[in-house]
Amino acid sequence: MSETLSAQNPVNLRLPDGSVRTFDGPVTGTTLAADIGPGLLKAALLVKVNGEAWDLSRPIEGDSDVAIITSRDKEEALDILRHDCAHIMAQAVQELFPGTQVTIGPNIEDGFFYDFARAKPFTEDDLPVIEERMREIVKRDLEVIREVWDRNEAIEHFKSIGEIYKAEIISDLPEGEPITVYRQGDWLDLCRGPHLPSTGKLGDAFKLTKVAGAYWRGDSSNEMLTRIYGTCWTDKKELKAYLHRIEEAEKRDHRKLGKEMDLFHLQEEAQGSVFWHPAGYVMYNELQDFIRARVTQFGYKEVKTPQLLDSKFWEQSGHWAKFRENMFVVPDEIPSIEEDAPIVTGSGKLMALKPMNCPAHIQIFKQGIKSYRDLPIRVAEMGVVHRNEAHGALHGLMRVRQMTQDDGHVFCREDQITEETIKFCELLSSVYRDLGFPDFRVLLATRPEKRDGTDESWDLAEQRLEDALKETGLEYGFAPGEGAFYGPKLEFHLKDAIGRTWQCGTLQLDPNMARNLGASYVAEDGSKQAPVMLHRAVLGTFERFLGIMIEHYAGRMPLWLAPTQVVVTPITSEADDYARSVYEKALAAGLRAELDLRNESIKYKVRDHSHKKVPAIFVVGGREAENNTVSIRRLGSNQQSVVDSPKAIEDLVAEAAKPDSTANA
RNA sequence: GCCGCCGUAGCUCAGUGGUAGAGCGCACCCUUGGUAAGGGUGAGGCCGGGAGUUCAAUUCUCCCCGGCGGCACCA
Repeated sequence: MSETLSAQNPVNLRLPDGSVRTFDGPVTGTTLAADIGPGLLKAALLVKVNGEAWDLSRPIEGDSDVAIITSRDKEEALDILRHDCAHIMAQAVQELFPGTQVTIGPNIEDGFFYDFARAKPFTEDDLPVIEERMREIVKRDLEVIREVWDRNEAIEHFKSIGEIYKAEIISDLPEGEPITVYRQGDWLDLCRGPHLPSTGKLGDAFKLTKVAGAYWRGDSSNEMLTRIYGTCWTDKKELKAYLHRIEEAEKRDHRKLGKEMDLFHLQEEAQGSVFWHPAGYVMYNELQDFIRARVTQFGYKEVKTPQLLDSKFWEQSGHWAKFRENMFVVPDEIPSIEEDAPIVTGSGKLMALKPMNCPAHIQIFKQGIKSYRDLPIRVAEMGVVHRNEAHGALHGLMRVRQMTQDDGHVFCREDQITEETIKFCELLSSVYRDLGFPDFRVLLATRPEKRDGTDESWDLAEQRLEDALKETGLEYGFAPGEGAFYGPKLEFHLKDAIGRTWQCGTLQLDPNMARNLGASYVAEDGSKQAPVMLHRAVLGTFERFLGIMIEHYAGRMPLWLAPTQVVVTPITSEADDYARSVYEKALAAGLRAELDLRNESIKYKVRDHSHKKVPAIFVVGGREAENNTVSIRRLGSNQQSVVDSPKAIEDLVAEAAKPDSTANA
């Protein structure tokens, strides 16, 4: 199967165990594997040559460090299996649906996708058919052959067979880059590789999962392609485990739990705005109390500002020009009720529901004269903002149109930026730690293409933020070009139960807005200076953060956040009075307690409250009444423990304290 | 906003060109049961909205609205 090569200089290949094998001339990975042993030859998927993944059929021409990769080398194996799976899917699609063009098909976490151009998009119903054809192609065990093509010939070839997207991709590759094409049977695709030696090596641990629309090159002004997602593993057991994982993740979807636990609902008459139910609002308020205390501790003063503001503020802030389509605009006028008299009263001005709090905070800053000695001034607000989001973007609590930010603005001097950024990172880290998210990702979002300010000012701003990040010791990455038009930002990302990441916390450095809205302070030399603003939020919004927390804890909230902390319930009605007395003591101790006197079996009541995710159930019967004890059943355990009732309450009260890692830090 | 799918009882879902069904939940009755469903009876639906085809539409077609999965956008 590998090429026969004429003997030239000897080639020495060093294996991972340090041993060296010498060949007369260039040698392929296949030959090397065969030389080592038939078992390895059978298991071999690709070869790593000096750390680079190569096809087994590609001749190794000089002395190298090599390693034969098999399915036991998970990471490398999954990479190549998934990529081959995408290719085999593309072949299946083109066999079944002639005229469909291929575009790109990369690996993603847990699988792969391939984008196709086809007049009639695929539907879920097509997936089993495509999958069946894929299995057939695997069975054909087609040899996969790597070919290096001339760039122009490649472009011509793909154009001639109607693959305009592929031709476009090649045209965009830098000159001089080798154009490699992989052929399996009579199907071929442009690809960097490497690939499996034959389709049969793929195995059967794959599944097509969903179809979706996706824009060509991720640009919404381009045409929409049809994307098929799949997952692929080294064996069936892993595939099954993955599918099970997805199923489990879906069970903790906050929209599902929100319904089951009676936390909130959404309805179309207030699309994208949350109706918080009593249970959900307990969580909301507890979280708000928590962040309010923490923010105060870090030197912020809380304010409350108007919802409706004159459009002139938004013009000055730049939002009118850049954010207008996302704003709810409200004319200040009252149309007449009478049909034939369209008289309008009011100022006729345009108002807008605030999509951000910054201009309002600047108004507070502007009251009175500020000295450089007053800075930094840290303003916080549980700011209710409205944004008219694209309808397709709305998603439970994660993406809404009315949201409450734990917003804040730091007005400071330029020389205070780094210090204030460090302080914010400390605040945010303490909050995330206390809320159960010690691991989060920080990205430094740098200058976008369209931006205000000079390159020098951006150099400085980005440097200040990066200096701060270095100082904090947080690990960070970059999001090139993702900064706001006015300045760079830090993005803090959390991952949800099904692997999607959400940006929550943010810090945005803004040297301009305060000036644009006429804010200034008196500097040491008596001159008027505009303060720098740091727009920042720790949780981001209460809506999204609670959505993430519900999923993170699968509804089993820590005691301090649980809507109902304990249910007291008797086994028979004979213990009703005792149950009531325990319940009243729990209430008096400050616990969110409920009393369940329903005439139902204890089994039923335990099941019911467990479903509702109540963290603790105090079951009481004759024995408990006699000894002044309770039988405690904690959520997630099928064990009970009998404890003196005052102690049981005391323990829960202690456990229900808000977390505070800053207290003894 | 774009592509695809979906919309039947409070919830989860069957189903049919002749105006509907299950389980859970709910109400009432029986049951007093030691830790994830004790039993019975009953109420509850303009089958998302509008138009069209048809003798007849919840069912077929079109439009709208909403939900879901992605894309784009974003906290």
